[in-house]
Amino acid sequence: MIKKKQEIVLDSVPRKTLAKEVADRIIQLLASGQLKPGDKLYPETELTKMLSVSRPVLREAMSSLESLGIIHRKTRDGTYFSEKISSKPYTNMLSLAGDDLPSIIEARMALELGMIAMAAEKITDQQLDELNQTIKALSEHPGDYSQVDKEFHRIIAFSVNNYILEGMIDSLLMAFDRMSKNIQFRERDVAVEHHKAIYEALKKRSPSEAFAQMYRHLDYVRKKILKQRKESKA
Amino acid sequence: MIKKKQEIVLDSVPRKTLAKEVADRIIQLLASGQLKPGDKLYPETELTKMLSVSRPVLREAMSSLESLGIIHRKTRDGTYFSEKISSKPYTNMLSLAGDDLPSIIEARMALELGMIAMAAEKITDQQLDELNQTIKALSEHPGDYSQVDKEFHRIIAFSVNNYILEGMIDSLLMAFDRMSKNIQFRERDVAVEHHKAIYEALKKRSPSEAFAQMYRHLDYVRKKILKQRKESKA
DNA sequence: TATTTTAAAATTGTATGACAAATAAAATGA
DNA sequence: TCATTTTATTTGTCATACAATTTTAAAATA
Repeated sequence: MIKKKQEIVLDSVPRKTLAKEVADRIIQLLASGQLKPGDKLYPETELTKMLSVSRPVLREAMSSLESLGIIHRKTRDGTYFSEKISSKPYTNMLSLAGDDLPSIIEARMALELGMIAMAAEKITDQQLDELNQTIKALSEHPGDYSQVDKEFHRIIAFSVNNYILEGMIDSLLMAFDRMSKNIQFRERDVAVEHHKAIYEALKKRSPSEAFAQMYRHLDYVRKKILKQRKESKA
Repeated sequence: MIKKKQEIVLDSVPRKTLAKEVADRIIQLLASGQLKPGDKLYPETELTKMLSVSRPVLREAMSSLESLGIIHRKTRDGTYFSEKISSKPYTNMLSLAGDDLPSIIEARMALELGMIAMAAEKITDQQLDELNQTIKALSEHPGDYSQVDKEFHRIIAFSVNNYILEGMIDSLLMAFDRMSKNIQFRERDVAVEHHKAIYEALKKRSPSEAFAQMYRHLDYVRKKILKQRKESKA
């Protein structure tokens, strides 16, 4: 653990490029409250004067901040601070994970398991209704039900109403979709039963029970996918 | 939910700057396996020729990738792909959260609750020993025990051995430390008891029990912090 | 030949200047 | 006053140059 911290320090101390410095300053504008989310920044030419740096350096910093989702730039209009944390950086990072499906499944599972505990505390009656509707749609609609399935999980995730977690789960669900879209699910009855049990636990507002039911569900899904993947590889 | 997807599409489609395009290409080098983590990239002058872009544009892309932790640059040496996903981008993103301690606590709680379920499946005997040592240290050492407490949580988090989750929890724990360092904990006995219960559940390799014990612990911590914060604000 | 010294090349970091394109604002003409 | 034209603004992009330092190559010397 301590080593890990050292690594970070040793990596960040010697590298104090101007661009990095500028990025920090601009973040400071936000952190110090001088500018607020959604505000328009000063144009590049002014910022270069204010910070005494060249425009390429400033633009390197801006580019970094944009890739982190902290700002977004509109051509021939200006630069704005983002309203909320986006899932963009997480998505970019996950591209590094490449085809590591097991790690993505595990991360998704962990995140959903934690979030459902929070959801059990906070979910609204209306969101419970929406959940119930997806279950009905799941049992009644014919053909591919993957969209309805995703909706179920998204409703739960967003019922937590935490933008930090939203950014994390959003990127993971997208990566999961992308990588598992060719995997077939054909056990509608199992899915319906699992979703119903999760729904009932949420209705009771019981974190532990909701966790248990979600664990049962995701553990089942996980094993199924990894098994199918193994078979298709062999 | 559907709206959310629209937003992302509408935001990313019109903006296809060269720098962004270049960044994607370089990520592709990694994703396609042409280059591996730790490999040295081609020098900037060569990349500009290969991609037919100017150096400032290339450097904007590089700057983005570096802030995402995908590459790191060494002055007068070269640019290298990172060995592993770092928590850097998450940390920068959390600066947007500002002083929103409740959201950070909630996110940390969710993540730890999910991760301990995974930890119960995967933790090694040696890591269990390490956990036990922190409990001993916690009960015996005098004075401030916050460092030992953090170590306990970190061992569990890293026992999951999932680099995606590591990046997420690392940034959250750092943000949490930063914001709660002036909050005093003075209930050592409670902490020891909670940690022991968590340890025992992990030893049994029981995800549900580990979850339950961690929930009890973090729920206690959360309420305590938020209460203290409320009082100090009043 | 071996060693030391010197020079050259390589590489990232930074600055300057310029132009394109499109929108918004200002000026001009009827 | 209204419509048209011009100008200014602002991001996106390119080309070039120089600084600083490390590595490499060459050359000179013992």
